[in-house]
Amino acid sequence: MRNVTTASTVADHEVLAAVLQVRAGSLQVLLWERAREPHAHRWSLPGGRLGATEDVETSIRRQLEEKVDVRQLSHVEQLAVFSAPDRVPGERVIASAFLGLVPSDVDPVLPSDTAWHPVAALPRTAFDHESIVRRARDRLRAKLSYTNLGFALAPPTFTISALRALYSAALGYRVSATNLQRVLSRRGLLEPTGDTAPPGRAGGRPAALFRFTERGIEVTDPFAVLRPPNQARGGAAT
Amino acid sequence: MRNVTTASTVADHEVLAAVLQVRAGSLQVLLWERAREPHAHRWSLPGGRLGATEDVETSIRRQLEEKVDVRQLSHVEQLAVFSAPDRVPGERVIASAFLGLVPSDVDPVLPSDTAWHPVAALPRTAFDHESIVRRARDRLRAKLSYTNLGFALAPPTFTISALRALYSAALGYRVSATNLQRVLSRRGLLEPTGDTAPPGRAGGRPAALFRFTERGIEVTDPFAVLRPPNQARGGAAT
DNA sequence: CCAAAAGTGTTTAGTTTACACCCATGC
DNA sequence: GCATGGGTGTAAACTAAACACTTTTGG
Repeated sequence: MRNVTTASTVADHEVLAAVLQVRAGSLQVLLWERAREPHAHRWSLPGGRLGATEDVETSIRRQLEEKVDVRQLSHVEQLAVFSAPDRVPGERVIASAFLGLVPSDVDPVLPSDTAWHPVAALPRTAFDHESIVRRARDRLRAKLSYTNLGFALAPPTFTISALRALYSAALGYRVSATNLQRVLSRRGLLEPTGDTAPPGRAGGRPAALFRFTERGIEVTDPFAVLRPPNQARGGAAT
Repeated sequence: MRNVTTASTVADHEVLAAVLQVRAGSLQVLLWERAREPHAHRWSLPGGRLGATEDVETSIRRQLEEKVDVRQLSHVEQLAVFSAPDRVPGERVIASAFLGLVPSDVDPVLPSDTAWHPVAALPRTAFDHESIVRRARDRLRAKLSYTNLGFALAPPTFTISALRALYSAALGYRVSATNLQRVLSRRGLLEPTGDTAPPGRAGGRPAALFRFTERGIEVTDPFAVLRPPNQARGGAAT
């Protein structure tokens, strides 16, 4: 049964990342412009060939070092494998696609061929990279709702209205600052630093500064329904 | 830091599936016993080498035909890439792992080296296959809560108490038939067939038969929180 | 008539949205 | 004082869990 009739495939494997950040009020993705064929002058996701001694996550982190300091990457996770035989011209290349997130307060120095582009208005992209970007955006939107992933978009400390702007940009619709604060506070994700931010020129009450209590991703709303009986909100049973 | 052998890695690529089914009241996974080294006599996930002309999903469906008739597979989805350089001995092999589901009413004819095993009491497994099974189980549990994925575990028609048993086995804790029916009905996932199932020897009211209204997976509870304003439960904005 | 199983009614609890209102600051 | 933005109080809507009770069958 191990006798696969099709010739055993030995394929190149690349890793690609859709690195997302909220910049200038919109969700943007890091792309580089291809200089050479195929797909010259189209925009492409950063990444490259998988090395012989590394797994895919190690590889994408290594390769992103050229673009974004690894310490600036607040979150990295696998999205999916893209494996259509003709997804790139020439020799077959299978891609492991990742979502990467960068907090809104960092502004990495970029190579000259690299730039941020709004996810809602992508330039002409190479290969299947546009669908990878959409997948990354959708994954981010979903996880903002049921995990603490907001920490990966936000600076170390922030006001609620700044956080509201980040969530609004990522989700694509207005989020109420009032309710955002309550939902995140109820779940124990936010804590006040005790400091306040000075008001703008127009005045206004100084905003309290907050931080996320956890720095790593956690599922905060595990069972919307069908949760185990007689428990407030337990994790999955063994 | 750039000393990684970036000699473009050409690696074998395999596809593996954790095929799950509720059998005899427990969630079970389809495994085959390895006859040869490495890891002889350990139990392994079905799958094999990716073919040259197919993508990973086509490949896993093709390879599962040997074990389970494809028409009996009610759902297939990607889990993740497993790519640790030493995950299998010898030449490097990268694996794309899948979750497969089989309705509880089918009982495929299996090769002699293949058998179902309870996910909660796995035999000694080969390579990293145990962690793939756990990933599959966790994915199923999560999606039972916020999608209509129950359709993939259930026969074409079923009683509520039979459905309750399926959900209980998959989730690992008691689910109330009353609330299960209400949750699924409210979401419009269930419809009565009009028929009833005869009661057992001990009597009792005959149970009404139901079916799922949709046969493909759909997200039914897209935003637990942070949903768009002024909408009952809209999908994500563009 | 009683036991058994299925299904419904209703209460209770919890969560989130919406919105009115109060607070603190600059000018 | 008043405009401006920040933050809280509170009501309303919605959802689901828990549980008592009714329905329908076999013996």
